[in-house]
Amino acid sequence: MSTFTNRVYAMVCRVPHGRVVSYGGIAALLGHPRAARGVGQALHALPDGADVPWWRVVNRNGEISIRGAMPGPQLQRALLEGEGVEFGGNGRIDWRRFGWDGQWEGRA
DNA sequence: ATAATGACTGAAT
DNA sequence: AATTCAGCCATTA
Repeated sequence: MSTFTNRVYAMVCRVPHGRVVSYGGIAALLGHPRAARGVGQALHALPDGADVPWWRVVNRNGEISIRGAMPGPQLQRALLEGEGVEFGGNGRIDWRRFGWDGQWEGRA
């Protein structure tokens, strides 16, 4: 795996419990503000069993961005709800409430 | 090294 | 506000 991918994983691990972040957000925090897609690719290649909370990463719309047919989108949503993240009727997450800026990592 | 793909985003319609 | 088009990046063939 490349250094970039490794960095993505590290950043995703920094996302606080019960909070979500966009691909572009991760990319920006890594210093690659336009590598949102690269982040997506990195998470896509993420091996099962990895201690990386990939489910805390959603698209800019605050919605599950996974196109896969199966236990992808559904699983992610379940995991997020399990952490206290609420989904709107449209299936979107209130960014103002659960959006993570990349600062305070779980402490006010 | 070139071309194609994809868990993205922002601007335009 | 929702949908469509084009641009960007990293990875894989």
